Amino acid sequence: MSGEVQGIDDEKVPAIVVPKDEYQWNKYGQKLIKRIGNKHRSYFRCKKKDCGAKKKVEWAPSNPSTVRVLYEGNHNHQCARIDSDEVDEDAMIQANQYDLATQIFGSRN
DNA sequence: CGATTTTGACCAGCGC
DNA sequence: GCGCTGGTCAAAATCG
Repeated sequence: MSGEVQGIDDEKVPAIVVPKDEYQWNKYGQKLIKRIGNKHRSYFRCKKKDCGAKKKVEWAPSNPSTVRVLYEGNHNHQCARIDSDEVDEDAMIQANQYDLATQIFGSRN
């Protein structure tokens, strides 16, 4: 997990703020998407082998300060619910918002 | 040591 | 036909 602080300085949001959810993901790629304002999209995959669930994190095209999380596929294992100490209430709430945005934005622009 | 993360390159599909 | 983008994989490096 790289002890690298993902740019948590003031509020410049240099890197994408990945919210914590009930599942664990491993980043397998990062690409710069020009469609969202020359920002970079983060690709996450479920850590489980039997799990084909995938997650993509990108900035909202209209909300450069908001992160949109797209969930693809479904999990074959139970939710690896992280300890409450690991999950931030804010992150969880945000994750929920992202999920909602995903459905709304699901129709693309 | 094991685990995880990061970057680059390659490929494919599509548009004009 | 060419260019461009998006998506995934591999390897390497680093952390606890």
